[in-house]
Amino acid sequence: MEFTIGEAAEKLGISASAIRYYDKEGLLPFMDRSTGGIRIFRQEDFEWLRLIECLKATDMPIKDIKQFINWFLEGDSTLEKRRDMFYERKKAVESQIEALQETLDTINYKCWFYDCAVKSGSAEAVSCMAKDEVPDEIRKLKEKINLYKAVK
Amino acid sequence: MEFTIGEAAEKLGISASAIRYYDKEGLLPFMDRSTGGIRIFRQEDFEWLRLIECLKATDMPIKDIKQFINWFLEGDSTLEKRRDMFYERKKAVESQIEALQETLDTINYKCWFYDCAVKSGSAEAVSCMAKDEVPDEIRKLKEKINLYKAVK
DNA sequence: TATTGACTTAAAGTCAACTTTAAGTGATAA
DNA sequence: TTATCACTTAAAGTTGACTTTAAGTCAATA
Repeated sequence: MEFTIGEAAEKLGISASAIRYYDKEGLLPFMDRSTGGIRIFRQEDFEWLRLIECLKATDMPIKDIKQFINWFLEGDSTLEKRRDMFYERKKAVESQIEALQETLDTINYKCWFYDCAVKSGSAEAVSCMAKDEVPDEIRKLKEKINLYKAVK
Repeated sequence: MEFTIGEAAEKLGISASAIRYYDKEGLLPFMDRSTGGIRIFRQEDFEWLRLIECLKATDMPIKDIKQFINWFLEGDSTLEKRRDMFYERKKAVESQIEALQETLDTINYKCWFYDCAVKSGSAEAVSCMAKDEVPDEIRKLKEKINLYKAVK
């Protein structure tokens, strides 16, 4: 099956102009064109675009993705570089997930706080709440947050 | 304890210019100043900055954080708005974590792929690998990836 | 054959979140 | 007292990743 840029964009949920931008930046050196100069998208192109989206999701800048494409074009002599790159990406994503989980601790505490505040109609009342009124779960969360973010 | 902007910046791992920018954008309406006009950072200011960093980590733009600050300044009449905001942030962070976990599936597949490729000295060899040579774990990962990202 | 609609390009514009610069102030150490 | 240093401001500059615009091409339909 062959697709135009508009169809490819819709299928992938990317804008056509973004795909053109990736192409311009050298991220799609495989793109075929029709005799009229129109880009033709085949299964393999979708795979490349999905990989680009994946690398972007790891917070990788376009120029680093291009570096990876260049290594690919160089062939098997760059296999180790590409392997190392993916292991680095793995570590990066794992860090991002960890950071988000810590963020979630703070957000969860705030959800509890505002639940209480809405119930009592006052934020002050929650701030002044007696310790034994705070559920264990929330007390732990609060300690955890302070551990993460203690100002030394 | 009182701190200058430089000390606060160092403690929080933010740049002083970033803190000044937040202040300019109205994110720090509580800041005290010395008679000479120098910002004085106390424990409470650190808490606010940490909350700003937390909200930024959820991908919240500065102008939305300012909206939250404005609600805070309005007092208890906005408790529900603030509660709803934190529940939205919770959902947002949970989505981000989910997306990163899917990203990690692709990255993990690629790590396996390049491990094999480096071992055999050829990417082609891995692409052409017989199905029964691919570990179950990796086969599942591959299916999962295709499920997530199927091009309809 | 003429119109329509999606494609093409190069170049300029946009956006958020800072960062940098330039010019100046205030407190402390030599 | 003079130099140094960290602070202050407003305003301009930077960055990355697009998006928009303007001018044009191509293929299919009326």
